[in-house]
Amino acid sequence: MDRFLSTAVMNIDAKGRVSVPGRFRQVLASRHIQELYALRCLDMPALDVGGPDLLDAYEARIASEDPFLQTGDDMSFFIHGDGDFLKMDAEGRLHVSDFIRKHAQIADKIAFVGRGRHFQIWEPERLATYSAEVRARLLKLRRSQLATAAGGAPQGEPE
Amino acid sequence: MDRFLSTAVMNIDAKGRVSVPGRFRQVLASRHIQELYALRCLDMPALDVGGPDLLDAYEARIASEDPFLQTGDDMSFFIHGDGDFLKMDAEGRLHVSDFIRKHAQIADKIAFVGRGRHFQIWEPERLATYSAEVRARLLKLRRSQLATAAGGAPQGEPE
DNA sequence: TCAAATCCCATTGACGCCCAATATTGCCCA
DNA sequence: TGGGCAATATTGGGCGTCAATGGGATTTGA
Repeated sequence: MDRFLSTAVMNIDAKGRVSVPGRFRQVLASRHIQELYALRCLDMPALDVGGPDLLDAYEARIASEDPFLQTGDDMSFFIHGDGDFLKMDAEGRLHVSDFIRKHAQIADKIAFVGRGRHFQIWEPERLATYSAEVRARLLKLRRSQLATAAGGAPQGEPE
Repeated sequence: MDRFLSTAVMNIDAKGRVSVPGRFRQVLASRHIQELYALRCLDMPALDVGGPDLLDAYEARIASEDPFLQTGDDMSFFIHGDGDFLKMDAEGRLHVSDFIRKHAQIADKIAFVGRGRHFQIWEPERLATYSAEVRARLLKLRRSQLATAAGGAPQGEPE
């Protein structure tokens, strides 16, 4: 078992900490991930969390861009500036920084969502909303494949 | 961890000093950077800050310009003439000079933004604005690539 | 001589580190 | 199949250390 699977909701304690689910910690161990990095998703109120390889993939991509053009700079700005380093304590908990709270609009609960090689952090309600939206889009897409692709549904920001 | 990562906002005290975030100071130490230089960004109200290697990067940028054109000379003038040397005190604070205040339009707060090999200094509000712009550009880029890659193009979601 | 820069020390509060209590899970055996 | 037990996950909180900050004292330089 070396993939992040399933969803777990954990509570944030009085000191602003959450335990990373045991299952996920096992995956981290089997993948030899010791440092955790969080990146804000571009178009969702969520954060991607993973090991150094998460950053490396982006940096490799940046390296392929012309360093003097806007795109490469934008990417660097996003990855380095909008990223954060998470440190787990001995019990496998991590501190929920304002950086995370603000982007995911988290109050006192956190949903950990497995995404295979990495996982995501969500505010549980928003995750449910987003999940419903995804399902609706897929259903609609499937139906429209039969008829003509007419009107795409506008994607409202989850709230 | 030897890369500048994440963003931190620090207050300027009554004497015009700011503490460089501890994380960043650790990176400076691990990179053996003892002298800090601040250079005005060409196209943003921000300053690039880093060690001597930052100067090298700018030199490379200038060298890539056509020596017969005015641009390279202008850039050299702009960068070298108005660059600044920053000195940290024993507590890891540095003085926010008028040079910095004017270019970044800083009043009483400073955002330190990690950029991998160096970091930037921003006025927090302006950083937020610019950050939103960058994310919009990246989102657009990603969607256009998706559409291109898909060839037949399932209808892209409107922005 | 005055103002600004620098050095130094004190205070405060956040964070990391540690240990303990409790809940949950999985396993073994009758 | 059900109960009991052991291992592990989750949670709570104490405490020391260090980063962040404030401000006084001293030096520098115009």
